[in-house]
Amino acid sequence: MTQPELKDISPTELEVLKVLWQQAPLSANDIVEALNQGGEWHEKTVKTLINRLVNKGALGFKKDGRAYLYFPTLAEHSYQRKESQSFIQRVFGGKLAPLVAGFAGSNKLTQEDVAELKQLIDAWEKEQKHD
Amino acid sequence: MTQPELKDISPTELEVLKVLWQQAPLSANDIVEALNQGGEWHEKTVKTLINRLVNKGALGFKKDGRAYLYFPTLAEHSYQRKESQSFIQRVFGGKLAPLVAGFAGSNKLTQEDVAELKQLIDAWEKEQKHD
DNA sequence: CCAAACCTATTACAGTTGTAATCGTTATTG
DNA sequence: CAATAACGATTACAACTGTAATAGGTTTGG
Repeated sequence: MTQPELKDISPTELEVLKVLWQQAPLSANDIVEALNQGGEWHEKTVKTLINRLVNKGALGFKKDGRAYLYFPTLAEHSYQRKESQSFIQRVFGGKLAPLVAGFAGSNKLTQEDVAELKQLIDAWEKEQKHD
Repeated sequence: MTQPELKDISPTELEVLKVLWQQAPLSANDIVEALNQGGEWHEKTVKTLINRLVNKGALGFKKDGRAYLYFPTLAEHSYQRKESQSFIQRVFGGKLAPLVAGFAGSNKLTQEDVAELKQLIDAWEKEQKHD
């Protein structure tokens, strides 16, 4: 039995989700405020996005008096995994390495990135061995 | 002076571009045919996509009698670089490693991927040294 | 208690996208 | 030559997006 098959989340909707992935549950106003540390978003716009996310099943809420407290229905990691896979599929025909190569080639790889990658590879190789 | 600032390319439009990245220039019919090795696309639909890509500036064409021969105006690598960067920015706040970690964690990393990653890292480190 | 403030829900509206059909023009075929 | 087929261009149309404004109901400040 698979999940209710969440509809696609648009880029602006994602910004709302990101806020709630950092902290939840939050009221609509909390979300508006969080988003307004930085780029400006009109309050009405944010509320529309919240509403759409609820309709798409990406947010749930509990009543708190007259207002609602919203929370995500999916974990950030799940979202990231699914999006990564579909992105890599769409743009790179499913191959991961060319993406990393692109970063390397355009000087977007930092020392830190490389260190982390090495660590991931080590972990992966260890995993393979004792499996 | 930056480029004419190409509009966004939709997922279905991308399928058309991919065909032309493999071989160009091609007639509309060649493209239709290429796309119909596999998933089915209605001829009219494909022609619409081609037209939109031309309007977006992502395709150019030369006349060949009554028909046109189309070709991409941007290289696949450029497209991939730009999309990767915006994807990683949007979904991972700009950090590459977590994407790779996600692949590793969900058993999507193949032996081959890892071999390629190691090679990329080696190359990167060599590059750093003699710079 | 009544008006003002505040919630969420509903409505708006143009641009994009997926998916085609139709139009106008040129080429082709009988 | 006349009917038809084949092209690209234009038009269609609903769903999704970005960006809000309005409506309807409740709370609260005076």
